Amino acid sequence: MTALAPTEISSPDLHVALNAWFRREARDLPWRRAGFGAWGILVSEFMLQQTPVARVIPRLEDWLERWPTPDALAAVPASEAVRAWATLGYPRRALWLHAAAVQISERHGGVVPHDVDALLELTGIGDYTARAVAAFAYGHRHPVVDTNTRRVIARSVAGQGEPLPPARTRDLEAMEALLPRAETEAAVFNAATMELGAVVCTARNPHCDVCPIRNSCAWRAAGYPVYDGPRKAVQKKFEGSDRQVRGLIMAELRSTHRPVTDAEITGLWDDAPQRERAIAGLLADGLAVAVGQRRTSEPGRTGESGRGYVLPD
DNA sequence: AACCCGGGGAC
DNA sequence: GTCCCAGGGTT
Repeated sequence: MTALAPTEISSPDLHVALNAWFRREARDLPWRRAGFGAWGILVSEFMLQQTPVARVIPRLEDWLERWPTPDALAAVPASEAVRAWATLGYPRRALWLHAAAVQISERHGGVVPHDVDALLELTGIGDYTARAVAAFAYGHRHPVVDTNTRRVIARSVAGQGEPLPPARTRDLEAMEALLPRAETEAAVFNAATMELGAVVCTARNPHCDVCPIRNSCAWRAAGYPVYDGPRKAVQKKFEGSDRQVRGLIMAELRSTHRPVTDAEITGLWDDAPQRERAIAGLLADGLAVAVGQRRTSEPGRTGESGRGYVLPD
């Protein structure tokens, strides 16, 4: 056997300083409380996919009070999940979380799986969320890589101001190389790296003066070189976008239990082709269901309360 | 790999 | 106005 694994050569005990800092200064977030539970952590991870912590916390607490277990959520229609999701954004996540609850209820006896592969089988759970649940809910040793992790590694290890575009295998291997052996320390290190990226090693205006690992930071050692790699595409403007139209229609669907009519949707947005794209997209995603249509008349629904669109059952 | 998908807040 | 946010699914 070789005397030293590459990880021990390239990054001597980054986790020691980072974990000590985390244990001392980590934010007191709901999902970090002792005994929060795997279901709560899974729900938090769904909500945290592209929605900031501060906006998630109140929705999460309401959600878990109402549906304290996967079985509880699985027992209600998806429409209730979509309403409770409110304006967290990307409402497909509410649909996927509901679907995951049904799958957990049916396939796993109502217990959130421990296994990364089993977690990956659940709707709406990808590489990040599967490992986050396995590590944070069950303490298993897996590399957990989110946008913060990638930025912290890019700077502290690679010496670059920003990470390259996400690349699953490379990113997981980079984190694996830094991960301490012991399960508990590994789970803390995953959380600590994310925490550092969230509060110190931020995308804009990082607080390097208070960074717990600045003495071993490759970016600092290199003199904080400006990033010169490929730039992220400029994101499309939200104002006037198809996404805004979808959002307006979803808000209308959430606001009532009766079908939203075409006339009402027309009143939400002037551009007809955009309205039609939005409706078609919502139908394709399963976020809206057409009811009372003449051609596809369902005996149970036709004539019930008019034509239009409702949230899915 | 590129694109789509909300909404809000910091700068 | 621009950028960012504990990403994932589809093509």
